Amino acid sequence: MPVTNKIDPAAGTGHEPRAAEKILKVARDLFYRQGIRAIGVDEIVRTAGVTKPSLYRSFPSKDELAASYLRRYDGEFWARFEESVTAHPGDPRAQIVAFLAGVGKRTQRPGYRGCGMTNAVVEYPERDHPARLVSEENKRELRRRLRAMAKAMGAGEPDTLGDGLLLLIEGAYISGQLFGAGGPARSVARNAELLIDASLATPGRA
Amino acid sequence: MPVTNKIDPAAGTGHEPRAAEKILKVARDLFYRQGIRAIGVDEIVRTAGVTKPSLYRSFPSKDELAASYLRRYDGEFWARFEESVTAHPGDPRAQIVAFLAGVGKRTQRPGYRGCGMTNAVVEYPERDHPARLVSEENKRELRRRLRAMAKAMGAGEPDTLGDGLLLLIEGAYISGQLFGAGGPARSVARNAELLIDASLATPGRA
DNA sequence: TGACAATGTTACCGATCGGTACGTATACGA
DNA sequence: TCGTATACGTACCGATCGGTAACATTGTCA
Repeated sequence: MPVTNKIDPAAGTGHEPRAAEKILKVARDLFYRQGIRAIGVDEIVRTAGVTKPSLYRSFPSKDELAASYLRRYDGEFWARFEESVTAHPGDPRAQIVAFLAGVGKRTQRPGYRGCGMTNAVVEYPERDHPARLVSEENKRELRRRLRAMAKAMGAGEPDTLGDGLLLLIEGAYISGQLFGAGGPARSVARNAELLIDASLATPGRA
Repeated sequence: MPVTNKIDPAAGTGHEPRAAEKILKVARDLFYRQGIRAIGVDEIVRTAGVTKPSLYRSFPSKDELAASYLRRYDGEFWARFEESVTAHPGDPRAQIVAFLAGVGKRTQRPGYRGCGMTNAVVEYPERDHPARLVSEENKRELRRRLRAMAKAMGAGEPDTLGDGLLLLIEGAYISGQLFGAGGPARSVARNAELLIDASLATPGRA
């Protein structure tokens, strides 16, 4: 059996190498808080208490390490999303509002740094960058789901509403790290409510 | 041929250096398209056809050059904003919708890279970074104006509406560079309309 | 013509960047 | 007990990072 999975260190063998996991954990922390470009591999290995060759045995490059960090981030994102969905079965409006309430709350926490995947897109405009690919896939799927939920709500223009909700979400990510507590992101759920109700009262157009 | 187009650099000296203007122009282009951290000073001076000492005679550091780039960006931003405002005197709703229509249109252009100031905030989370200070000031002022316009419209919750519009705007900046043409940013003006109308029909709360 | 300011030229700095060649320690099965 | 595979460390690579010293050249105006 192939002993080392270079991308996902936790896959395959029963006991995963300890170094890779430590590296990924530290990378997640530093990349998210300070940005991917701002953090060098030296700082990662130093903080993780490992050495550079250990990093490059588990990850083919810094870019791929960043992509691995974002894959983990993506998993955590969908876990939070599903939590709001399952909390309100059959009620897409409540599902979205619940999710947005959580987003709004997190944006008010000190040191909030937005969405790691959104930030990665800003940091890496190159279309084919590994980190960007992970982020784009996440956003495409989120857009798809929001539009589907808007349709299930019976919105007059479901695609418009779904996209509007996505705009509010992305706006909250950015405003949260820009303004800190007391910023516009605080009212993201309330604005979503207003937008949803307006869309439900509006007949189809276009 | 005395080029007296003085915006920012070397404001004291009466005589306008040509190198500084070339550098600032190139920096604007490269910083915006590829990100500030992604561009080195060597690439800037090479593209501008000047030398590194020329850069450091006009700008004390790369960080300050980035701040100068953003100050120019800030000026262009408010020029566009005022254009929408003066096009619809006394009609804040039309002013905002016009501005948002312009934003939505620009986000659909190929190679769109969002708002330079928003991107700088993502690239530099440090609270006291020169580039971030310029961006934060711009966003604070934008928030203030949007809230004032929401109040002038007679919204039930003017602060909520103003903040909601800011969320839509920031979301459009990000989605524009994330999805490209056909992305959610296309419908930013339409969603703003829906949100505004919903807010005008909603009495005060809180 | 002379003076001065702006720019260019060349060469350099220490630090850090992402990445690697190669030797060593340790655990395990035969 | 030995061989082997695996995980880790030491030391190093060339390139690039932001930034500077010292000096030559140019254009402008008095």
